[in-house]
Amino acid sequence: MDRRPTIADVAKLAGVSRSAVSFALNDRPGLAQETRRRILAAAAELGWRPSRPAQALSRGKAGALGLVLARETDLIGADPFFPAFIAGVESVLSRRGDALVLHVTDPADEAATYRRLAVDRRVDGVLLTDLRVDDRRPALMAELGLPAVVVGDPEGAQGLCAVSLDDRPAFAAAVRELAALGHRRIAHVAGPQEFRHARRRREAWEQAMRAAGLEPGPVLPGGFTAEGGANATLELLARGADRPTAVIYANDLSATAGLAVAQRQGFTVPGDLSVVGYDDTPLAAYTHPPLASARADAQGWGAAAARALDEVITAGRADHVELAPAELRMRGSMGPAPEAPSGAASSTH
Amino acid sequence: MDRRPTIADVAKLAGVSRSAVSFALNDRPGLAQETRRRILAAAAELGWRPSRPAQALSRGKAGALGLVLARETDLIGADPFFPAFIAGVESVLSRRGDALVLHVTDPADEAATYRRLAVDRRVDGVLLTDLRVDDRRPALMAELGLPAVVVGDPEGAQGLCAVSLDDRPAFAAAVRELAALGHRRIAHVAGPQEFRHARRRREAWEQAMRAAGLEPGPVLPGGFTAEGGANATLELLARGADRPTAVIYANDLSATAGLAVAQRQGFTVPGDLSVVGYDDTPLAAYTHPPLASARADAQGWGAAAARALDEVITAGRADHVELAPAELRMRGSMGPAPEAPSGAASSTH
DNA sequence: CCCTTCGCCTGAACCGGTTTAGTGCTCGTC
DNA sequence: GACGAGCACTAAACCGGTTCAGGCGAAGGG
Repeated sequence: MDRRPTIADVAKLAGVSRSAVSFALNDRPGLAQETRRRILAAAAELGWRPSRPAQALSRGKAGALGLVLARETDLIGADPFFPAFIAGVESVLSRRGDALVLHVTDPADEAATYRRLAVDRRVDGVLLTDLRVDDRRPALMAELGLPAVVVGDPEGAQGLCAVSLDDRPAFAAAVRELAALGHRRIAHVAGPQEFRHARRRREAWEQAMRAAGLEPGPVLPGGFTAEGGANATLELLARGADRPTAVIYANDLSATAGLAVAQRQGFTVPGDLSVVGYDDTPLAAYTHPPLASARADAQGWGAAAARALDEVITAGRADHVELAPAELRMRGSMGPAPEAPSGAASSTH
Repeated sequence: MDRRPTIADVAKLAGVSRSAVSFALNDRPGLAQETRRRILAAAAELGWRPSRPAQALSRGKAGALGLVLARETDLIGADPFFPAFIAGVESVLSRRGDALVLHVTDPADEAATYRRLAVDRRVDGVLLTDLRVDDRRPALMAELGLPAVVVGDPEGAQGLCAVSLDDRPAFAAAVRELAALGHRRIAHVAGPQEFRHARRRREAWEQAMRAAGLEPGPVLPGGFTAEGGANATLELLARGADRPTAVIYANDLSATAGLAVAQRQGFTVPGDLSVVGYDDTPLAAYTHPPLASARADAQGWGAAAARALDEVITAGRADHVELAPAELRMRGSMGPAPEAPSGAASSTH
């Protein structure tokens, strides 16, 4: 036999009907123990496993989840979140033999990609990440009748199930700690404000500043990129006596770049400037000085999102899930505020 | 009609048989222009697109490619290669409406994952990345009859089609440039030597050293990780007068960590030590000093790999593809060799 | 002893496409 | 005006599973 074995081959070998094989496979009642054993033995002997396309067709379920990444390639590449998140999703799916269908698209083609995913029936549901302010995807999912789960805070979920992980406590803690270290001018280099998480981080910083009795200092866009972080930092440091003594960045990529550019300008970290990031990339503990950052359990997030989406698919709905918040990791890039802000640092270089 | 439209609905609306619709969809000859137009109009009106599971079943093709990542989560997360590579794969697949099925697994489950992918008929072929020395996957693919393409050099491909991008010229160039800058002791912090690409990079460094008339200096394992890079660097710097004046790292992650730890030890870069990485991560241009590195077109690599795999699937075989080699980007972390190697640097800190 | 009940299994329809054999029609040709 | 060719299209089988309505025989009840 050169072709792959089918359910008919197994049935013939076990001396039963195709339906019996199907029953045994999906362990449904109505088969004698002995028969069931014989069928499974026959299946094992032939190395047979059901064809997923055939199963998908007859069950009306694709047995796959979809994930669409609509970021710029460079942004994804530098973000440790997705690989870990995907690994978490996988850990849940692979147990059931389901699969993850990944699409990387230009932001402009995002809606079309979701549409196709739905119309093609290639996936049973999708995970929505990087939710934007006024994101059209929840409405699109409703229109398409495509089960979906929002990976992020429930506020933007528009009725969809949300699986969230609060990043605000980490930002609040960073502000608190910096304030305790004597910092009064703590700037924020924010992510693109069209993203809800970027905006939420900015708000967390702002609230924590007020709570600490401080005037929220300057906010500059960092775009989640190295270039953005560097440029924002340059601008902040050029403010002379008014310059901040600490900067909280929206992510590690911009923070690391900011750290480097500050040093290039002759400032010491944390002597002249304290720096805090977010993501706790593998590199964070190994920069010079080590970068304070916040760690979120991306893998657990992925697993929880997959489970929630599964429930939405089978049960039609699921409750919001709130995971343990991100935790600040204090490292060498945070230090006491300088006594009196030295103007522009002497150009040691 | 609440259920999704099927080919039968389109046929009825257009007043033709289901086969006619199929013919029109796959634009095959044997339909009058007018009929074809009417059918396509009906399909558009109903918003119908063929169900991929049904197509997969009847065509005997899944319409999807598989990619298995068997790295440690942390390693993947820090590597800018995969997101870009995947984006490239996608750019080819999405044109045809095909999909990418991604599996992230523990290295221990790797073989089982490929087996399942093949037996489940969920994909038509797979991309093999991170080839190891004596990798069993090419043999496994042959056993499973699963079309595959090796993303890497042809030597380890064992008869499979290989799509490769030479990283050696970049390493050779780095050695040449450093030698021209007066460096004589150029160390290498290598990736895990079970990986063919890591080994190839080490060999490229070694050959270039000999070609430059230099004795290949010490090689230390860096594991492609930040921690490994930092540890290796510490060890190299502890060698007193014998310490290297330049280090070429197998990737940017270990290089960046090495750069940081050298500075923490009081060495200046590139004054006391020149540093070169590989990958040209988004951060490389924004470290302090900017990290010399090599850029490979990961996206183009993904696209080429996808095309090659496609050819293997349809034609049974494909020729090796050789892409433009990686290019060294010289940056501030490379500088002239120190006059006389200063012993241990004064601990400036 | 006959009739239900129940446990175990089968046959056939079905999922939504593709594909092949074949039908009916027109046209050109000798 | 019969015949073969060619065009436009259809009917039905097929892909490989799942599912549901029975069928059959043995056990249990009256």
